[in-house]
Amino acid sequence: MVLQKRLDYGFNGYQVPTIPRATRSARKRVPFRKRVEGNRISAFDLLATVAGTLLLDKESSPASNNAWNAEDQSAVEKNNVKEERQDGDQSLKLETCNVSELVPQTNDPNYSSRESPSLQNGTQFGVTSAITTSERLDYQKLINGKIKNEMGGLACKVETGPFVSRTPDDCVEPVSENKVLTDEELDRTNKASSGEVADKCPLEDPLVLDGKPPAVVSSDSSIKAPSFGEHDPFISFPIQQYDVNVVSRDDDEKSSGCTHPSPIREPFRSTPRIGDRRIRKILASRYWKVALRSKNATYSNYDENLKSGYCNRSTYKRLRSGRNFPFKKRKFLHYTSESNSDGGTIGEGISDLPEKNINGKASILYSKMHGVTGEPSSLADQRKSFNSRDPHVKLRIKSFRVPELFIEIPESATVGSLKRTVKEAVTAILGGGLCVGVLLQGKKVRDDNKTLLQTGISRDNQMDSLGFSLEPNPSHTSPSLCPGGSPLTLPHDIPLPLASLGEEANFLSDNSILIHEAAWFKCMELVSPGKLSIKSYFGYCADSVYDLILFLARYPANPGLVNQVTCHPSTDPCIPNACDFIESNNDCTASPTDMFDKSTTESKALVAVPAMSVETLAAVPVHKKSKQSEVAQRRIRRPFSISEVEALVQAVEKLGTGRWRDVKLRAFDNAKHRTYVDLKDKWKTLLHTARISPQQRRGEPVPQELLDRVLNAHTYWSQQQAKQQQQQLPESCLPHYNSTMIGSGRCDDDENILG
DNA sequence: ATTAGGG
DNA sequence: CCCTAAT
Repeated sequence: MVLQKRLDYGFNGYQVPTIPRATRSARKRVPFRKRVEGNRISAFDLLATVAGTLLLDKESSPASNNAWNAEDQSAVEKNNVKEERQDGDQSLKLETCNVSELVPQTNDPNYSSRESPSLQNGTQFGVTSAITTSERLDYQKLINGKIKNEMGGLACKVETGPFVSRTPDDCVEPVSENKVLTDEELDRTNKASSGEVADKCPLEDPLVLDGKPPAVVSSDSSIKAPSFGEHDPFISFPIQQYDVNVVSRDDDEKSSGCTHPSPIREPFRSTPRIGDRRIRKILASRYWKVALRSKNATYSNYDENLKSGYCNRSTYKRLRSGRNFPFKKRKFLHYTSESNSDGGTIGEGISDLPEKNINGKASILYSKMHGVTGEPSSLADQRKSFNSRDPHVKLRIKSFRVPELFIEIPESATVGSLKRTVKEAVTAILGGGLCVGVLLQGKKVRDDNKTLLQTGISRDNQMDSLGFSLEPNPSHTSPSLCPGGSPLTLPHDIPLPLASLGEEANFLSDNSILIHEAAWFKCMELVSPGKLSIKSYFGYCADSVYDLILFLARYPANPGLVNQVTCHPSTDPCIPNACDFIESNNDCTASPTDMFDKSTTESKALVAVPAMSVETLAAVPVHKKSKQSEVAQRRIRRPFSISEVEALVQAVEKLGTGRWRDVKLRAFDNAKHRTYVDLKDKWKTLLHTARISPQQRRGEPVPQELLDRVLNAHTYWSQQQAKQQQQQLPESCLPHYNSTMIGSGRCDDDENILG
């Protein structure tokens, strides 16, 4: 993974934290008991948890990936199951909206399970292929977002398949293909998939978790904020992404060549919860690793799965030809931003197009592009003969990813009004808020005046590297790296311009970059589109700008993401992690689940932390500390520099001890990460350091001169304090006690202190 | 929100 | 640097 923990603890025996922590100022000051009791953790902690997960994701070797992942996944699954059962909450959550639901028709009898030994054998079958066989009914229900248990059964079956298991014996027995699952069986399989079995069965297929959208949605507790529903007349629908995908249902992730995971498209997915999404992303890398093993990358996953499931190619071919596709030959011209899938199609003729999805709606945008000069070309013809060219470039783009939306609608609103609202929102975005970007070989084609021929889009060898993206209208959103969400179009072999990070992107002294937690939130898609006002930082940094970009690009939940990653080089070399806070200008309406304390609205993070997501994600880190996860994480350690000590000593000399707020304001007002508690603690430490012998001191040595001043200041102000108390309590204090205290001080240094 | 102090 | 209690 991209990010690395920057600093470790090791300070006075403090435990080395796996994740950093927000600064005190940004943390919610809630009574401890209340915090523990609440079924939530702070957004920072949640983020930290996720961050830790990602780190683990990186640090885990491929061989060991499955190990921890299986455990975590099992925990996650378990939580999911538990949540779904215990949670009768029917709150609404509209997280994903498939603008065009693309469903393959599989009427071909060849797709029966009987002829699908690979499925029964549990061979490398993803959800898609499984569905296209015997699970058609379930599939349909899945699409329609209906029945949870069936979903669970499906998901379970896929999960526990040998696809992720070396030996089928390790896993729970596959659910019979055509059998209607009973509740008991579902329960059993759910358990198996979630816990007992999962430990033995590494789950590699990220799609697995997608297999429970409808039920999950309805029972999604992420929206189940305390204030939600009964008290809050509004329901917020975070429509976070629109997986509007390109042609057919191939969930093909592999052929982009990118080694980084990306959001998986799920054509049949309805509305998974946030947590699932996150998990899916985590698992995406595994999925890829599997997928990348496929030899022939020109086929889609679907085909891959089919192929791998059959012993010989003839069988595969038969099945392939039997697919219920209206065209016989397909040349995949366009690859979506997310994947290589058959986004555009160069067919043999327009007659092939457009095809329709099962809803009977044209699911594609068919556009013809004309070459202006020279000889336009058609890929199909080009392959036949370079001499006779069709002057048209035929593209077929089935779907686009649409940026995040957020909708708020009264609880009393009708479904119809909800539909209209969503439609309006989508229409508004598609109407004016977006523009289309063209990517060729991962690079944006910015010159709109170039012809396709000039650009090379019409060339045969460029067809498979052409991509489109929906981008926010520049007038609405500041330029960002990955506006439309095109993670896979980022070529990992092409250096990306640093300008992608904007003017504020700077290196730290060690050539690393700090990632602001707001960006983390965005990256994780865990942030609710509310107002972010985060004044703290995380001590994670990317190894390089490129890594950072890649990382961010993989999570294009928010077009403005990159802009929220502001990195400031520390002005003090001793404070390598110093960075400013960033305030999001996200102006969306906050979700009811935004529950951070707004007494002070300024320095609080208003981030929704869905209870379900919290619980789910909390189980992700290595140590399954479902309970302990509520414990906040430590901040990153930031040793005081000499100059800071100097400033502290000077301020205390002037103001005295016990006025840490004033000290803060006077000397550390600009250091957002230094709270007055920190200063107080540092003074305490300094005092202790000054009193012990130099041999006992550790860390960066503090000049003796400063330590002397610390002692003197402490003595002086102790005397002052005593004097004041003596004055305020003239009779109650014993005279000899105060005189003793005064006598212990070196009053002759007082003038120096104050001077 | 601050301060003080133990951990 | 964390946590809590007391202001």
